[in-house]
Amino acid sequence: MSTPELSTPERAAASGRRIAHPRPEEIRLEAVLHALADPVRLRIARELANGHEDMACIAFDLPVSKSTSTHHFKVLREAGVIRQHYDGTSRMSRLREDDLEALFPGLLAAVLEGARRSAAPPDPA
Amino acid sequence: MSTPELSTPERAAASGRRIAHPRPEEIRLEAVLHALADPVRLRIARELANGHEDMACIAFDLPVSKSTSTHHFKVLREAGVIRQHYDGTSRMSRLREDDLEALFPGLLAAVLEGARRSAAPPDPA
DNA sequence: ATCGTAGTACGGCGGTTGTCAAACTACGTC
DNA sequence: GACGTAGTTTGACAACCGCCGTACTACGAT
Repeated sequence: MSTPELSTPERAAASGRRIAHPRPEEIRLEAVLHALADPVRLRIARELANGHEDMACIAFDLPVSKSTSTHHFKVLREAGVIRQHYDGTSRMSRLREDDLEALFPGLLAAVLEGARRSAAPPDPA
Repeated sequence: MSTPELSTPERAAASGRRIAHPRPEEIRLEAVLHALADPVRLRIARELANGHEDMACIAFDLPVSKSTSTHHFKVLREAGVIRQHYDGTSRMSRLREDDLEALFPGLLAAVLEGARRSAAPPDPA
């Protein structure tokens, strides 16, 4: 095995690929709203909220190309909506729920709930 | 006579200038977020929330030209964020708080509170 | 070392956005 | 009716956005 007892996220984080995130005080409300105003990005946020802790980009099955996908994740990250870190060749994403809650209480929850309602078509029995 | 004893707001509303608004079920979350993602429009929403019931466009003292101002009000109205009606030559605007609350509970409040915090300078003792 | 995988970076394309000035319209008043 | 006021409309322009394909990089496995 090329991976000894070091298989924690720190290994990947320590190697070549560092990812820049805005500090909480750098997160601007307009940027967050703009990031979430796009259907694809809103969908990403929704899946991150619904789903598991961390998700690789590939797990999303988005209706856009690979490079467009990268672009959307970048917008979300630079707006401060998500946090990303590498795990092997996969870039894992997670919502920055705590940071956003501290800055804009209730905002993320309201957006996600609103998205759930809008997107939820007929939910019959 | 084209204008009899009718001098109530209904007269203005009934005369030549009709304004189209989206019905509640036509209001889309992405459009609302996009509308509020612009600094000028967010400021308009903030002043409408802070302020009086209805406000004329001219009461805002925005850092843009007249026609740009018209444009921003139009975006807000078409997104379903504000409702407008004529009163004489003034176009009065009001937040559609109830409609938005019904569609996206807590969203408008969270955005406005977030905007208040962001814009609020240091809050010293 | 080579190859496959996951994702980034670059460059381009077309549509949208924010901005303005200028011309126009509707209303109230003199 | 003439004038001022409040706002709209049109047309233009630069900037930005979302989208793509291609070329590239980093990591893991064979």
